[in-house]
Amino acid sequence: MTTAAVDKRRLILDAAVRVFARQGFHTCRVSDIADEAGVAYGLVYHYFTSKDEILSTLFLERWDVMLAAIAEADAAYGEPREKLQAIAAFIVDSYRHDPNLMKVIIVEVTRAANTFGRTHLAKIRDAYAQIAKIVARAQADGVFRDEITPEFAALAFYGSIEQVLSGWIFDSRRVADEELERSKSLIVETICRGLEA
Amino acid sequence: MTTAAVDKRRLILDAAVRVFARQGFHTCRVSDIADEAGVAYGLVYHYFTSKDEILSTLFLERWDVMLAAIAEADAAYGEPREKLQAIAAFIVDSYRHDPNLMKVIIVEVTRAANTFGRTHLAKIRDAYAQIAKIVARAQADGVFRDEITPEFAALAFYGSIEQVLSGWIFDSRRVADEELERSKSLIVETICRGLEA
Amino acid sequence: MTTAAVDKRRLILDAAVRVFARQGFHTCRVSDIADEAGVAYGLVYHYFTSKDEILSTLFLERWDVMLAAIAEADAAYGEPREKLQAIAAFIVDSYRHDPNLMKVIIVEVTRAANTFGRTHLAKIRDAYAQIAKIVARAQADGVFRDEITPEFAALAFYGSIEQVLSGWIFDSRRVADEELERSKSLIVETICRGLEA
Amino acid sequence: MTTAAVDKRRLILDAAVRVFARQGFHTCRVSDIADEAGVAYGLVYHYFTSKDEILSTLFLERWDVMLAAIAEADAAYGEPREKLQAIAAFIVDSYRHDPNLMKVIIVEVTRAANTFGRTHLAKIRDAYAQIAKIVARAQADGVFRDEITPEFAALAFYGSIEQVLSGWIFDSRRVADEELERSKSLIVETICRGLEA
DNA sequence: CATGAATGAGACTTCATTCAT
DNA sequence: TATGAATGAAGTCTCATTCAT
Repeated sequence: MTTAAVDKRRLILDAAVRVFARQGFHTCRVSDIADEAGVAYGLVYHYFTSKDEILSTLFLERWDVMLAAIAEADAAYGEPREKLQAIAAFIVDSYRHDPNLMKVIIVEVTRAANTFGRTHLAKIRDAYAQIAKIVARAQADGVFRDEITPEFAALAFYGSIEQVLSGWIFDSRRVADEELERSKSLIVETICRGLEA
Repeated sequence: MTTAAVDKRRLILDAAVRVFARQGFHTCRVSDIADEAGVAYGLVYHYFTSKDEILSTLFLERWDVMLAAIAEADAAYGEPREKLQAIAAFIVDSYRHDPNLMKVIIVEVTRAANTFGRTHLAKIRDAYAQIAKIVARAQADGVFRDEITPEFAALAFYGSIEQVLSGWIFDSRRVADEELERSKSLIVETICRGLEA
Repeated sequence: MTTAAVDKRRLILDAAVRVFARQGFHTCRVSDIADEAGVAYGLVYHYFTSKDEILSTLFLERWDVMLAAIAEADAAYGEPREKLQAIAAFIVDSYRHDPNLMKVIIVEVTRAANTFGRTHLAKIRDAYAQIAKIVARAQADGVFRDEITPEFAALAFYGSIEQVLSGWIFDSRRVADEELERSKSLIVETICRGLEA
Repeated sequence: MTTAAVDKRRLILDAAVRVFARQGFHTCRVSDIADEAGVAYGLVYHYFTSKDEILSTLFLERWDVMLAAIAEADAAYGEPREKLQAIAAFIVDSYRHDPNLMKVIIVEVTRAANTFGRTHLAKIRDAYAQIAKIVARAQADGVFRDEITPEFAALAFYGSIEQVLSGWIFDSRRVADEELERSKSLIVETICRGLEA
């Protein structure tokens, strides 16, 4: 496969993001994805074994990037607040860069979590665990107070961000860049202050 | 219809909660609900016009209770922190009382609000708006600081709770009562402290 | 059953005529008939064993009146043209009196003729046979010419009338009384003249 | 698609004619059509959007041929009687060629035009109108007498033919070719003579 | 790789009919 | 008689998936 040639597989995945975001995973047909990608119906099945696998691939691709971003944030900064700030920024930027993809991840993957294999749930927990580890270390260093368990803090932190994103996702109006930018610090302002000793 | 007589409509609704929670809305069949309720297939359609309407009814029933609880929490307490504490307690108790129902509402409705009618989105926003109003008043009273917008605070607050619930929902183990109880204050501890002046 | 009491059976039959005419036999529900009659759902099944039986009853009732009318026309008049004129007049008057009923008989019974028992087909043929007999006698008397078989003449005669009625039935506008009246003689004018020696 | 390849769409259409004729439109199932055609169930929906559309297609296909035949009859002959003779011949030959198709058109569409879309009614009226125009011209030329309106004559003419066909359709015995042949002139004999000056 | 016709299981929904009251 | 809740068979239509080309 040359780089010059259009990567049909990528084409299909990107189309799927738009279609899933627009119509929802269960409501769309495989043919909708093929149409959106401008490829033949059957080609989807050349690259993916099922409709589920497309959503799964999308999630796995993105979540791995996310895990890496969390790890990097942890490594790159010294202060817990900076680490969390970097994570929040990464998620908000992810939304800015591809709102559809984030919508699919938040809306469709959660719903599918029941049906999907345990792999996805484990991946998701990985992220929480990494964040919890950051909190735990901050507590050990005396920067964060002990009352709140790290696991709980991680959920609260991630939940706040996701809900703010959900607000944007279900908002009909386009969210201004400044609002996105401001949100990064607001989240950390709210949560970290609550966590700090 | 006497109260002694079995309310089949209620029977179906309750069965639907269990089935939706177990299999997911899209993955279950109407016949699964009928079987779970122990009634004939057609009876489901005697009481509801569609599978969608069942989910819709479930959500509306519960969300109205929630809106009332928020209003009551606002009225019953003076301190913002107490108000929010009461709201968090109500949501956690809702989960304790009927985890399946909360799972359905969170997984199938709240996060999938786009697929549903505009009515539901509006109802959901109502809740956020009420919480935001509590925050706004607290800010006006100088109890909460101004940096964080009330709307943002509401999303963060509700998001934290929902995520914690999601954690329990997707956890295979049964969550201990003490953990549920402790969570009520942890949420408020985390968020309110972040909000307080 | 006193005469003062409302005859529910009749109520249902009359309602069925309106409903069949409006929605079609296959498209309407038994409950539509009950609603139109203002009686309970189950009562329909107290008086009739099935939806089919209602249509069947309607047809049989009406067709017996028709057969009697043909017989009477045959007996009452001497000239073949007068006999046929009387028959045409009866059918047109039937339409004038209850267009819905005629619509049901023409539209729905024909369609159902396949499924319905042979009884109905036989009844219908009875009418043709009676008309054919009138023609045959006219031919024997030298009033009508022999080239056209009586059976054929009967079909052509009845077919003309039915088609004219169909024209009215599918016409959105209400047909004026004069047009109905004039048609009686036009039919006979057209057909009898073609038959006369 | 080469002509050598089997046209599945045609296969389905032809099977539908047989099934509709045998069981009636409302009484048959789509699976009956698929079975009769020897294709998979879903293929029916690959080519048609609904069961209705199949009947609709059948009617439209055939009725357009009919309209063309009427136009051609009008153009090809000079005498009104010849024109009408040609039309009657065409319809009778249509029956001879495919009795099932004519049965479907007469029983399921022509007499049930109200259930169908306005398109069909308009098409049907087109035919009547064309015949009426032939009559009108004959009247203007003094060949037909004025007493009978052209519209009425058209209905009577077409109705006679249709009823004769109906007679064959609901006759269990196979109609002999000579009878079909003889009918062509009998119809015209009967109707035209009634119309002629 | 690419196409899209072909397959068929399975879903939702309808509604005639029954039955307990 | 009268009611309408309850039953469940059956139908239409959808659509993920396969496969021949």
